[in-house]
Amino acid sequence: MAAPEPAQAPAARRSDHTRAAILAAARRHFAAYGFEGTTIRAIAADAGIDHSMVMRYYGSKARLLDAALDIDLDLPGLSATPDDRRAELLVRHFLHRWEHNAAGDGLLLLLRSAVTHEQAAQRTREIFAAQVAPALNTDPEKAGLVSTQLLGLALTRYLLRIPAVVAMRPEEIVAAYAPAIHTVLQPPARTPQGLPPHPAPATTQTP
Amino acid sequence: MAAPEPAQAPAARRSDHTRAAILAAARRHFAAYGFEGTTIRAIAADAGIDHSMVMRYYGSKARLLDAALDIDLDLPGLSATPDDRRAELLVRHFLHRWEHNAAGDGLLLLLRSAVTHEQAAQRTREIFAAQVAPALNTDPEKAGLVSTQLLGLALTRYLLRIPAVVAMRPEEIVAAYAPAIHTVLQPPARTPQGLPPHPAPATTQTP
DNA sequence: GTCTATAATTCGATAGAC
DNA sequence: GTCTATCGAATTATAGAC
Repeated sequence: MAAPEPAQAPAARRSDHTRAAILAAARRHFAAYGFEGTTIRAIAADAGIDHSMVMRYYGSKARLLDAALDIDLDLPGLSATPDDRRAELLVRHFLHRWEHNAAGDGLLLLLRSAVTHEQAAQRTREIFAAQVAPALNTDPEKAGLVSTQLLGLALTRYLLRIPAVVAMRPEEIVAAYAPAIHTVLQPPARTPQGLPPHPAPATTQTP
Repeated sequence: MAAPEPAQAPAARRSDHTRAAILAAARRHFAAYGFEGTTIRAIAADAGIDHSMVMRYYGSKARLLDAALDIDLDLPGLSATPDDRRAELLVRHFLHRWEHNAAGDGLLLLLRSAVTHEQAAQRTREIFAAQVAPALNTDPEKAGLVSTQLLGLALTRYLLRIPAVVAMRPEEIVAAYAPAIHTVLQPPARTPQGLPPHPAPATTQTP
C-alpha cells in the first residue's frame, strides 16, 4: 500500500512470466472447481511448471486464492444514465463480460469459491460494498436486491446451467430481465392496491 | 421405484434409526460445507457412529449425496392464485422455508453442492424442471428467470450473506422483491417506449 | 450390526541439489 | 530460479474380528 521504490518501476523483468502464468492457471481452476476442488498440483501442471514453484511464489493455497480474487467489476458510470436505462445498461454490461469470458471471468470465479469458502465470501461482500453499491448510487437495500438478481443470473446461466436460461440469447435476457431490475430500483410505496408501507404487525402465517 | 414387498411395510424396525441419523448428519454437512468440503468421517462423528457404517449403508460418498439431494420444494398450488399475487406468494413461501430451517433447508444444501459438483447441478436442473416450471404454469423462459431470482435470493441472503440483504426482515423482502418477480411474470412486449420485440440487429457494442 | 485395522491415494508443504 | 525427493497428514474405501 505504501509508495514503492521509484527506481524499481522498470525492474519487472524476470520470472514475472511464471508468476503471471501461475495466477492465470489458478484463476481457471478456482473458477472451474472452487477452492476445495482445486489442487496446487493441477494448477502447476496447467502452468507447465513444478508444484513447488506455486508455493515459492505465493506461499500457500489460501494466499494464491487471495491473489486470484483481486477482481475489478469495471462497472460503467451510471450517474449520467437516466433512471429508466440503468437496469438495461447493467444487465448488458455483465452479460458482455460473461459471454466473452465464459468460465474465466472474475465474478464467476468469485462466486464459485465464495459459496463454500468463507474467505472468498468475505471478499465478495467487500467487492459488492465497494463497487456495486456506490455505482448504483441508491440505498443499500436496493443495491443488495439488484446484486441478488445479477448474481442469480450468473448462477443459473453459467454455474447451474438451467437449460431455459442458457438457451436465451443475451438480448432476450436484457429484454426480459432488465425490467425486473428496474422494478427494484423504483421508489417503493407505489402501493397500487394500498399495501401498507409498514408491513402488517406480525402475521407470519404458515402456508 | 417398483412396488415393495407388501408384507414389509411394518418391518421398519431395526437400524433405520442409524440410517436416518446418517442422512440427517449428511444433509447438515453437505449444506454447510458443500460436497468436497464434507468428509465421511465428519458425518459419522456427527451421527455418533463409526465412519465405516456410512459406507455400509450408502456405499459411497457420491451415493450418500444422491440420497441427501432428494429434495421436495413443496411448492404451493398457484393455479387458483390471481396473477398479481403469485410472486408475493412465491417469495413468502421460500422465505418461510429458509427462515425456519436456516442452513438445514434442502434447497440451500442443493445450491451449495451444485455450484462445484456436477451431479448436484444436474439434480438442481431436474428439480426445477419437475417442480418449479410446472407450478408456475408459464413458459420455460419466465420460469427460468423466476428461478434465477429466487435462487439469487437464497444465494445472497444465506450463502454469501451480503449484509444489506441479510438485514432485511422477511416482510421487507416480500414488499421490495416480489414486484420484481411479478415483472418477469408479466407478458412481454409491453414496450412503453417502443422497444422493438425483435432486438436491434447486432449492435453488441463494447462498454 | 458395529467397530478395529489397514490398504491405497492424494494432498499441502518443506528441504535441498543443481 | 527451477526441479527432485520426501514428509506428514488426511482422505475414501475395503477386509475382517467380535
